[in-house]
Order: sequence, then C-alpha cells, then structure tokens
Amino acid sequence: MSSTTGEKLELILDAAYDLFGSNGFYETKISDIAHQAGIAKGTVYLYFKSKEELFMAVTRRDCEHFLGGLDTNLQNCSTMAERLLVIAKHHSMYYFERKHRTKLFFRTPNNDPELMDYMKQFMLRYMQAVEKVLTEGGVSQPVWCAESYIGMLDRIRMDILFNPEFPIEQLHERTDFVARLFLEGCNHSGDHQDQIDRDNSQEGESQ
Amino acid sequence: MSSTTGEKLELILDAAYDLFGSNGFYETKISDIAHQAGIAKGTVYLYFKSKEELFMAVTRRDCEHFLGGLDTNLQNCSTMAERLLVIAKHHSMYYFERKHRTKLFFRTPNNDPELMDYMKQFMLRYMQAVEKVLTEGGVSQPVWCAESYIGMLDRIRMDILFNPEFPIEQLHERTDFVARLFLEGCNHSGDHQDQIDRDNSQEGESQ
Amino acid sequence: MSSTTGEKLELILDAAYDLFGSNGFYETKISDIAHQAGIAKGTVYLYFKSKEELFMAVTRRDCEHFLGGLDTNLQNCSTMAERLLVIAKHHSMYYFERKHRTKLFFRTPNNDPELMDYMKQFMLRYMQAVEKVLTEGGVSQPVWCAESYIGMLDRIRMDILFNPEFPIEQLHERTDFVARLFLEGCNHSGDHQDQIDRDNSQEGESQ
Amino acid sequence: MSSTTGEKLELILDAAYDLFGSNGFYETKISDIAHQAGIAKGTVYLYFKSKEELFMAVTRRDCEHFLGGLDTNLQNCSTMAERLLVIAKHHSMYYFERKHRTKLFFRTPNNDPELMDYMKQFMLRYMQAVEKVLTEGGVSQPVWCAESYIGMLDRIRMDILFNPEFPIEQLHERTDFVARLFLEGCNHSGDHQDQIDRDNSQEGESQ
DNA sequence: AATGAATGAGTTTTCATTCAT
DNA sequence: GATGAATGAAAACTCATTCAT
Repeated sequence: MSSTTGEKLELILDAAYDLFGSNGFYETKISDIAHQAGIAKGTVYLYFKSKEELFMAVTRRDCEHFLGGLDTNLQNCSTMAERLLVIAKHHSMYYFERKHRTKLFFRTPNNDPELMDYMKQFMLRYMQAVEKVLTEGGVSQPVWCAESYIGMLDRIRMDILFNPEFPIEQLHERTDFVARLFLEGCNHSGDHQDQIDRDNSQEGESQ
Repeated sequence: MSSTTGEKLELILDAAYDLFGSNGFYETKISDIAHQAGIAKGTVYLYFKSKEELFMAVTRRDCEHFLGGLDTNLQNCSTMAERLLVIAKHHSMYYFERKHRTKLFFRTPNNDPELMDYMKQFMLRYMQAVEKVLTEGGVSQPVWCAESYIGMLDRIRMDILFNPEFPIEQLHERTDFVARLFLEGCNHSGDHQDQIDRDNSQEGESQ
Repeated sequence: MSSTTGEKLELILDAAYDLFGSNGFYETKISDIAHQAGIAKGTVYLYFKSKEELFMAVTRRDCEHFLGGLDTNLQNCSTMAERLLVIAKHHSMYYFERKHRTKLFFRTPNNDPELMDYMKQFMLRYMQAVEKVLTEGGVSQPVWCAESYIGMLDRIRMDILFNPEFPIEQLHERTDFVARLFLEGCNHSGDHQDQIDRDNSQEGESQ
Repeated sequence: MSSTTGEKLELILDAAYDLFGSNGFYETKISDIAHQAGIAKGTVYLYFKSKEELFMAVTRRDCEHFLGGLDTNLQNCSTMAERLLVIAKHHSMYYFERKHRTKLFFRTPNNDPELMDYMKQFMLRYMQAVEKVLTEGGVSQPVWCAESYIGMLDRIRMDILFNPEFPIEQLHERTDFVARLFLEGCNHSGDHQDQIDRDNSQEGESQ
C-alpha cells in the first residue's frame, strides 16, 4: 500500500481537507480522518503532533494553493482590467469548485495563535498581490482598493456558502459585474442611458 | 432574587453573548455562562433547551439589533450618498465596537440547519435594506451592487478581527473611502492629494 | 443514596484505597474506582482534579491514620521499653491488617513532587515520634537509632508483602524479638532456649 | 556495527537499567530505551519478548550483581564483626552509588508473578547470606537477626532515596553505627562522646 | 422557579508490539 | 539480524444535560 514516500501524508491531508472542510474542525474526529484516509488512527500522529497541527497543515496547503494559482493566472495578462478580471475569476472559481469545503475557514480551532498568525499573513499576501496590480495600473490608494475588491469577491463566496445551488452561469456574470463595479463605481455600471440619466440627476442631488 | 420577569433571560443572553463572542461556541462552557450570569447551571436550561438554542438566541438578538440600528440610522437621511455612508458607518462601527466578540460569527456550531437558515435570512434582509437604498437611488443591478457593497464593508470587519489594534481614526477614513469607491469606482476615487498621502503611508505598513 | 454530606468523598477514598493498594497506581483505572464506589466516572472528578490528586489524598489519609494511631497507642504506656514495643506492635499490626493494600507504597505515581515531599515529611514525622521516645529514654544518637528501629520494623512489612500467608502468631513473636534486639543487640537477644527452638524451625523454612 | 555477539544485549540492558532506574517502569518507553541504546525499537524485541521481560532481566542482573559483590567482599574477612561491617558497607555503598536508579525497586510493573517470585528469592538469598555469617558467629535466631539487620541497612537506602543530597561522609558513620547498634543494642551504642556530638547535630537537622 | 450534584457518552492521544522490507 | 512505519487497544478527562430537592 505504501509505495511512495509521503503518500500517506497526502492521504491524510486530503482526507483532513475533505472532512474539516465539510464539517469543521470541532465536528471532525481524527478517527474519521484516519478512516477516510484508509489508515489507522495512530498513523495520523506519526505525521502530525496534534489535531490542531493537522488543521494548520491543511489550511496552509489550501492557502498556498490559492495564492500559487493566482500568481500563475496573473502571468498571462497585461492590462489592469484583464488582471482584475483574472483575480475575480480565480477567487470565485476557486471557492465555487470547493463549495463543499467552506467550513475550513469558518469553523476553525479556537485561539490557536499560530493559525491566527498564518491567516493574517495569508490575507496580507493576497491583498498585496492585488495591490501590486492596482499600483501598476496607477490606481491611487491601492491598499484600501485591494481590500475592498477582495471584500466584494469574498461576498460571492458567502453567497455560494449559503446557497449551495448557486448556478455556475450566474457566477460568471457576477464576477464580471464585480470587476466592472470596482473600476467604474455603481453610477457607471449600468449600460443603459436611462441609468446614466438617473445617475446624472443623482450626482446633482448629492452635492 | 428575580424582581423582573425576564431578568434572568437577559442575564443569560448577555453572558452568552460575551463568552460565545470572545471564545466561540465550542470553547464556551454552559457552566461559564451560568457563572458569569450569576445563576446556576441548571437555570440556563429553564430558558433554553440546549446550548445550540442559546447560541441561536444570542445570534438572533445580535443580528436583529444590527438591522434595527441600521433602520434607525437610515431614517435621518435622504440622498443615496448619505444613506450609503450611513450604512458604511453603521457596519464598521457596529463591529468595531464589538471587536472582541467576533467569534460569534466565525466559531459557530456546526451543521445546525436552523442557524444556517437564520444566517441566510439575515444576509438577505441586510442585502435588501441596501438594495432598497440603491433602487431608490436609481442604481441598476441593485442586488449585486448591494452584495458587493456589503462585501467591501465586511472586509473592514475582517481587518479589525485580525488586527485588534485597528485605530479608530483609520476606521472613519476607510469607511468614507469605501462609500466613495462604491459610487465612483477606483479610477475616480483617488483624486485628492491628501488621500494619496494617506494611501502611501498605508502602503508602507503593508510591506 | 446520598444522605450525608461527604459520603461520596468517603466512598471514593475507600474504593481508591482498596484498588490503588491492591493493584498499584498505574494498574488502577478511574473507572474501576468509580465502579467500586458505586458512582459514575465523572463524579470522581467532582472531588479530585486528577488521578494523581486522588492518589495523594488516599496516601495522606492512610499516613495520617498511621501516625494518629501511633500517638494514641503511645499514650497508654510510660517506660521506654513499653513504648518501643507499642511502636513495634503498631507498625506490624497496621501493615499486617492491610497486607493486601501494600501496593500503595510500592507502586506510586512517578515524579509527583508533591507526593515525594509528603512521603518525606511522613517519614520524618514517624522518625521523630520514635526519636522522642528514645530521647526521653536517655538513648544516645536517637535519630539514627529511630531510623534503624523503623527499618527493622519495616522489614517485617516486606516479609508480609512477599509472603501473604505470613501467620499472625509469628508476627507477635517477631515483633517482640525486634524490640528486644533493638534494646540489647544480637549478642544478648537469644538467651532463652525456647527462642532458639523457634529460630531453628524458622531456619528449616528458609531452605 | 555488531562486532561482538551479545553486544546489543548489553547496550539494551544498560539503557534499560538507566531509564527504568531513573523513571520507573511505567514512565519509561521502549522507544526511549532503544534510542538511548542507539538501536531501533524493533531490535529490543529480538532480545526480549516484552517490556516486562526486559524489566525482569534488568532487575535480575542488578540483583545478581549485588549478591555477587557481597560474596566477593565477604571473602576477605573472618570475624563476624568484620563481616557484618562488610555487609553494611556493601549495602549502603551499592545503593549510594546507584542513588539515581532507585526507581528500579519502587516503580516496578504490577502483578508480574515471575518478578514477585524473583524478588522473593532475592530477599531470601540475601537474608541467607547474612544468616550464615550470624550462624557462624554463634548468634541465636539468626534468621530474624538477619532480616532485622537488612532492614536497618535498607532504611539507609530509603534516606538516600528521599534525600539525594545525602553526604557520603554521613553514610560511612551511619553504616558503622548500624553495625554497632545491631551487635550491642541501643543501650550500648552511644558510649563515645564524639558519637553523641554527631548525633546532636543530626537531631538539629530533623526539626 | 432555582439549584448543583451526578451522570456517562465521547474523543484525543499514547505506546507496546508487529512485520514487511 | 536490524529496522521503523504502522497499528489499535486503552484510559484520562470533559462537559452538556438531567433531576431530586
């Protein structure tokens, strides 16, 4: 059964990702993970010192995967608009494809400083990747813009989380929409003249 | 000992809000809540059938409070821009003031369908409140705009959560910024030199 | 079932004394103790924070009982010779009556500093009680004499421990013998023919 | 790596003696022993069927070493008084030199009949060695005398165990004292002024 | 209504032992 | 013979919940 070095490690990480992601940290038993990985309970502890450490490893792998994929995707495009769209697609697709693993983020072990720290770093690195795109595009206040853009995208994730039937077609439209909204603001995000009209009158009102 | 009807109920809800919010659902013991409320453990079960139900009640009270406050705040303003700013202020201040209670959202009991359902409804109601403002302001695609706006605001909450030292002054600027970004898009949101300055100092932090 | 305050505490201590004493610390399960006490496992933890703490309490009760009984017995006699005999009787009878509980001393939890400390204090207090008798009797070097006397007596305990069939009649003779040996030394302790006879028969057993 | 037959056996026994002796049976892991012996865990099981058997072998080697050394030491002296002193020196020095290995005796595996039996035999053989000296010296009731003498000596071991700072100088005096006490009894053992002085200083310590 | 002692199901983790290489 | 990865039985301890008072 164990032909390759590290095979068991992968089996455990995969099983843990699946179960932590589906049921959350507290509702997942080590024995479940071992069972799903097809190994014995004790074997898990040959690779991870504790349940927390295993969760940490799963989280790390997932986050690194996310950021790595983002980098790759960003390499194939040049304009800022393209890049922002790539970011949006990556974000929404990544979590859409993993819509059944969303508990990884929302049901984490409590008060683990190492995990908190890693999550903070992850958020920072993601933000900085977006910030870089914006800075190169000449956008001012790129940090807050980046944060906001990510927030808009993450709301898609929330919608997916709370609506598992979220249709894939809508995902694409929503993604495009968010990218445009970010660039142009809500006053310009409607293609029709009447909207522009309303918008103009709105501009007048608000001053 | 019990002078007013429902007094104990409030004591329990307050203690539970405090402890669930600080430590999360799984790390909070009923006995801790009872102790903090100054009552006996068994008494909690006179008011709530289970730990989950108590968590549900705490969540419900918190969410209703949030939405009620939003309604109140929206009543005092008329233009869409004003209203959007009010929404942003409400969102950011609400969670800033409760920055030590953030586990209420991130460490919730697992797989409780009733809770999931309530959260879904809450998100919907919040979104509809924002949507109404946008619709009345003539914004097209108000649903997605509302979702996106909330997402931008919620990112502020995330930043507060992961950075408990988040300064209140920055909170106001960030709030204003988000409202403007939403209206005008990133291409128009950085026209003023002072904003550029702030952004630059922020850039420094992020490296 | 629970009529008196502290009843359960006694039940637990009695059961723990019995089982720790018979099987040693490591071979005794908390569930066994609870079962023998007729209570639930969790109840043990209402009274004792850990298995070690329970063991400590059992040891303490036993040692205090031993020293208390010694004090009581010493009150009824005046000469040093009488007192030394009382000490010997007390020591040998105490452990003879508890011959099935001897693991309490030999199979203790490892590396518990509090327990080590208490045992040290117990040995000191016992020695000092004997020392006092010797000092009042005008014996020189009472500390080392006391230690040695206790050592001689404790050897009886060892013999009982390794020979559960140890006959009670021999216990009395052995006790008398030790007291005399301590006073007079081995050169003077075999003056009577009947003692020689007994000793010869003992020699036969030991081959 | 294995140049001599039985080399590994010795490595294991040495490591096991060290660790069992320092930490006791239950607190010592086979993997620790293997690690300290510089071999693999599985290798231990090529030499010993179980942890208990290994402990048994360690105990046996230690006890045989003790008895063998005693025999050797006894060969160089002729009078009973000399021999008793040799016994006392051997006993006290043996355990003084091994003061950090005392758990070998106090934290033994529970309820192992073979071990119990061996210990019983060991005690008997030791007693008989002492008994022989006494019988040849014309002492009456040599069995009980031997037991008592050993008890006095073993108390020294206990004092060492509970007081790791036990000074070597005191050990020699105490040993001489015990031999004299055994021969002459407490009434005759304090004739010399310098001994009284020492004893007084000892009294001070015990308060 | 209020209490808090009692319960016991449930889970992490350890470690002696095995066995394929 | 030697290895060490894998196993899984076993036990301490927790804590939501109950119920007699």
